[in-house]
Amino acid sequence: MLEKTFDFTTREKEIYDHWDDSGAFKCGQRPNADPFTIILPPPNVTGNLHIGHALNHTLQDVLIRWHRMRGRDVLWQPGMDHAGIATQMVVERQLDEGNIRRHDMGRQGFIDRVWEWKEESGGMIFNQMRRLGQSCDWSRQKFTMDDGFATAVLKKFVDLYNDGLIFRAKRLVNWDPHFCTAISDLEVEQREVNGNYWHFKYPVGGEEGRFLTVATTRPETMLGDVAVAVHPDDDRYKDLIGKTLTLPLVGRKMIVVADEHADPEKGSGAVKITPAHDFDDHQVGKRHDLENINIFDEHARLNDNVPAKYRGMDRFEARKLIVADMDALGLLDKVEPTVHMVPYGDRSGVVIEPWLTDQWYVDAETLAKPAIEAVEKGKTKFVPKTWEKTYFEWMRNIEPWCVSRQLWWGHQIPAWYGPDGEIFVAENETDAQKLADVHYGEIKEIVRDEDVLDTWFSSALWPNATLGWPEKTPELERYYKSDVLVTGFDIIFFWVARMMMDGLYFMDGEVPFETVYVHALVRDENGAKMSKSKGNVIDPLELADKYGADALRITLAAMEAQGRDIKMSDKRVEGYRNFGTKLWNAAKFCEMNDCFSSDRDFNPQSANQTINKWIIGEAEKAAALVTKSLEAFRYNDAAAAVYQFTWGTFCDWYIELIKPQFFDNAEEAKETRKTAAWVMDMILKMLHPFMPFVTEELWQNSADKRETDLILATWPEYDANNVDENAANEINWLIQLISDIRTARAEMNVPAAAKVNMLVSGADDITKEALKAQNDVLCRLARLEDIATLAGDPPRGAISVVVGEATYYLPLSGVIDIEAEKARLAKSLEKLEKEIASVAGRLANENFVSKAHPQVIEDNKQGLEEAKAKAEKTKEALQRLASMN
RNA sequence: GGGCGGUUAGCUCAGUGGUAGAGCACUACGUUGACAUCGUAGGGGUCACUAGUUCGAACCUAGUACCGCCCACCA
Repeated sequence: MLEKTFDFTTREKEIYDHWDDSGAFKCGQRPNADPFTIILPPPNVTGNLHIGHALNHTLQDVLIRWHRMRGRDVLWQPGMDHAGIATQMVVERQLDEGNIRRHDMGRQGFIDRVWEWKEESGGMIFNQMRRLGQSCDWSRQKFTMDDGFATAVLKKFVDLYNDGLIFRAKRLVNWDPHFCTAISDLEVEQREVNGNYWHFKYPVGGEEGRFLTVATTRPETMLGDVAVAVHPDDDRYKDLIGKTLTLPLVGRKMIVVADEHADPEKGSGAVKITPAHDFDDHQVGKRHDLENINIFDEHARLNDNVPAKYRGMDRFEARKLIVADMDALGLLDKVEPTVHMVPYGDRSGVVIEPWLTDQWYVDAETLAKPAIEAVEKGKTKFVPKTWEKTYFEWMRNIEPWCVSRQLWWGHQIPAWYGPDGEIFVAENETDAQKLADVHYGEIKEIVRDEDVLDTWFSSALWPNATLGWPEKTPELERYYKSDVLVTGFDIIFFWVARMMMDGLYFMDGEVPFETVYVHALVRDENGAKMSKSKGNVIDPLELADKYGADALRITLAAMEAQGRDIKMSDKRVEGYRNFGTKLWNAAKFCEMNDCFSSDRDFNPQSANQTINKWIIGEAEKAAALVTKSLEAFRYNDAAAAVYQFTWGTFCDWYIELIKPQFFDNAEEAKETRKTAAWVMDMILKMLHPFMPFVTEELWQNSADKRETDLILATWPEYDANNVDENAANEINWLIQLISDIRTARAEMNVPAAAKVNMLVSGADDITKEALKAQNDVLCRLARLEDIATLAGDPPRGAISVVVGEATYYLPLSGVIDIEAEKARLAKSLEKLEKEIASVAGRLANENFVSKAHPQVIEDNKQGLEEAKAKAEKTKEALQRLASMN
């Protein structure tokens, strides 16, 4: 016996464990089947499941479960990312609490500590994923710091280096003074900030009292100024070009250079040049062979290259002091408030400093070329397609990628330096030493680069390294490339683009995935981005606790329409929880009426009754729609199709229509029991990818024995032989008639409990047959006492309903309000006449008739005829009422 | 500055050329032996605006307004 409701709190876990124990998630069990692969975007080892994960994972699991049921050899490859900065941050914070400093532990000690942390607290997210029913192949779980991964990363670095695609260079980088590491362009976040233009006056050499005014948003960088640039065509300053200026506070002599970088329209038209601390100025400096004067240390405090007074100061403290000092000298022309963009580190949240350092770079431009071409040629497709533009835009303007990080947690760069700084890159120290020996002709000590690689350098290998690359494993052979990558747009650049580059470079030009499905971002119910600081974070696990994982899953899928963000709210989940309850109750109905023990080998084509033929056909159509929608990644359509069929068709109509058979325990109920059981199975199957738990539970409980669990059951592929259009026509007519009678009754305030007689007039033979066949259900659902053919005039005080060619009279024992009935019919007539006028007008339009699709014209003609007939009948009914006065 | 997306019922959103839809909310009524986490019925929309293309436009084109996101080295 099914309980009153599904006890998801205890059953979800049991069902999940059952699947897991049975090995249902494991790949490789169908060696003759086509593989279907999805690689899970590896969550950070520090990660906790947020609603974005819940969406991302659910969309993948829907595809995975669906293809598993379609018979594919499914691999959903899970794993975690070591997340360099994020993880180092977490562990350092823990150490802080114990008053331990990272540097006191030493590098190896710290790394050991991180591994310890990983073993204890890492990967909590996987347990959370299990709770939501995600069916990854956990036996193949990977980590980007695994030994195998390390091998892959080393090979990648060495190969790219040897091919000239990785190089070391001294350049301006985005320096994070909090973490004391370089970061890539992508990790810099431009924020709008209220600031000032400080206008400084620089004295012109040899011309007492003459000044050149420059404006800056960063006064502290003036200590590193080496020049002022003016536009070569700017008449105001032409005579100053080549002249000398004195840098106040420092006393350095600087020159005025002509450079098109200076915009005459902006500020004073003269711009100070700080080549060591500004990306633009650096270019200007290169053009004019200017000195780079670095004024900051790694914490962005002023260093010894500035006057003693400022040394050791924080950059923002120095800013205040410098402004004050300039003001005191009378060299502060004015201060002008402005709003401008300031670069911040996305992890640290501190202002990024352009800083001149030696770093490792990947020649992304070269790697991007084939990756662009692959998408242009359609070898990889983005869905929705519009994201291809975003991808192209970035890839075509890509800059060298800084991949070295001054951190401890990560893959250490496999580069060694000789005593003179000569670089030796190899997969291990022995090989590097050999290179050095050859180079020097004698044995000299080499020292390994201290830095580690950007986390994305390794995660870019996720599609192939998880399968064993660079080894030529059978898994790599079988499951690479993957079929679909499901991801949010926020990591197209970070991750998708880089996997494309690596796949094409290292996998013989084979793309890592055929399709990239880019899904929505989940926002709160007001459309705001969720963040911890705003406190508007919706916890998916809380929702799962409250409404069940199934409800959360189908909500997310149903809200995933292409091309828009999702605004999440409890209300939506509640609605789908109700849907689960509805399904449960439908199953209970089946159980109570002995459908559960029915013959499961039922052949739907053996059904004789119209009602059964109809529901079988409708189930086929629904399944076809789900399949079609999923093939197009239209999750919302797929969820809506199964929801609508289950609730709106099966529950609202079919169950109601078959009740009389069951209650009378008629002979025909035998077939109907089998049909109901068959349709329930269809529902469970097509709903399973969305609501795996409750469907599996019902699957197990709705038959004496099942050959397989639902998770491995066969997906219903469309079978046209199961669709009977005649049956559909008859039941559609029946539904129309019942609905119209109900509406008329409600509008005429006929008490719901009142059973009335019905007299039929003008019915053709087909309708007469149908009326006879559907007599019982019609009476039941429309609350009719008896149905008879009208002989003679309709009785006084009857409501009339027109459906098709026939008119149906409901005589009420003299209590109807004739005026109200007249008004009701008049309203209906008015609507019909409006429609007739519109359609007739269209058909009278020569252009329409000559240019529209024949099918459209045919539909219009038919619609017109039907409307006319119905209007005629309605008019008759009205006249009859009028004559009664 | 460049690019992308949005504007449809009170709310959240589907709907990409053929008579405007769903869920929630709202109103009325609840007869029924799966279900009140429910049933039946109902009200509610110049599809942001303007101009085009078309026999026909929520949908295609151009523009306008407002909102959001991404990218960008401008002092």
